[in-house]
Amino acid sequence: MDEQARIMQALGGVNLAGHSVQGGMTLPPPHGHEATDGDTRKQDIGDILHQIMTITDQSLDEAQAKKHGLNCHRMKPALFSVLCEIKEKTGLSIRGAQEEDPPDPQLMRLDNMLLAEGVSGPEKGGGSAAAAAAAAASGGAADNSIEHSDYRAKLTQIRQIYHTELEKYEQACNEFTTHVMNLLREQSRTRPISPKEIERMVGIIHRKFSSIQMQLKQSTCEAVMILRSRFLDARRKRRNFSKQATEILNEYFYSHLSNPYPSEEAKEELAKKCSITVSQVSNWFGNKRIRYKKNIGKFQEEANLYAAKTAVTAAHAAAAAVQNSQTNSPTTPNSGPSGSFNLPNSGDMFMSMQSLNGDSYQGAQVGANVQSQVDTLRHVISQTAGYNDGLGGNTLYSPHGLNANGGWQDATTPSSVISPTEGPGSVHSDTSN
DNA sequence: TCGTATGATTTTTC
DNA sequence: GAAAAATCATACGA
Repeated sequence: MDEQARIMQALGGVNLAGHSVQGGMTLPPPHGHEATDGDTRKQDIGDILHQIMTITDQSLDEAQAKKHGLNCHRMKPALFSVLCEIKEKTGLSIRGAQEEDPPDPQLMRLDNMLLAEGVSGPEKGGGSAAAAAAAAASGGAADNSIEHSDYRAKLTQIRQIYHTELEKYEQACNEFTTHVMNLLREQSRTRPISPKEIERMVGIIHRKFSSIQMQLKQSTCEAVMILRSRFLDARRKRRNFSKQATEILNEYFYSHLSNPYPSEEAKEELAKKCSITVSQVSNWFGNKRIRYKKNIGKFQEEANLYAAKTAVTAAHAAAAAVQNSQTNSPTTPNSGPSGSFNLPNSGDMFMSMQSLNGDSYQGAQVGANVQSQVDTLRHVISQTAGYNDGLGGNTLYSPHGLNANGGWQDATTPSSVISPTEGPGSVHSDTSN
């Protein structure tokens, strides 16, 4: 017996011996002859299986004829269901090993990133969150609004492209799946196809498409990264601080020239006032100290200017304080809440002026300091007049804050540059150095 | 276009 | 770890 016969025997438990196979196209014997029903059925199955196994050896015409014969065979539905069952069982065993693979960590990373960047997920918020990060990183508020809107616009563009492509892929995936399912359904009329097999096929298609989707996500992530690096790389997109911010910082620097090391709280306060970050404040002071030290002469004019400004403000405040002390109780007049940092050029700021270090301008000090402030003012005004007349070389300021080694020390600071909030001997809380 | 100013980063120092 | 010093990269004005 040949291999085919043995297989058929094994499958159907049918002994084909003695059964005639005529010309490759053997129609089943007429029903209900001398053999019992069971025997006939066995023979039928054997016939069908034999035909199936030999169908590939025949020509197309022969095969077509055989196929027709098989389709018309009365045992076909029964055999069909058996084959379906066999397929299902083998399919299940194959699938058991393949399915339920854990989610791809790379895909998860990409998904998380796209969500964080505001590309996937809800339309609102994501992009603005990233833009806010950009704002903080590049340090400007209003100054960078153009860049941020640009950033947002580009991010929106990326988002749109991503979603369009994603939609296309999904559509293609669905179309292809439908097509394959239709094909399989079509084929299921001629060959046994179980629903699970269709399901498996759909799974394969989806996996293929999700790998394409992953590529799309990867490309999108790359695009977002490039965009971010372009917009957030502060070095590339360096923006000068606003004039007001620079003034505030300079004001503090020159009024604390004896020790220009703002405390953390002071930095925070300055950062808030200047609409920049604390680290930007630190950078600014670091740069300022080093550049000032390197070229004191160059900064002298600037120092004078700020000293004059400070003194004028101080005088205003002092005058107001005097008036206040006369009209009010002798206790601390108008001592504002601790920690507030008033702009030196903001009107009557001195009424509640405090140093950024938290040294509040106590009412008790007012009387003692008023005269010196007024003197300072007189001095500054006279000096500034000379400066304004273009008579350079005035010695309103000299760099007493630096020691012989080039380091900052609590040296006696010229009256013109002493912070109005403190006397010459005052001690800062930010004497970190 | 070029020199200077300036904010940020990196390296060194303490 | 913070500040100093060096350096980079960009903005800006003449």
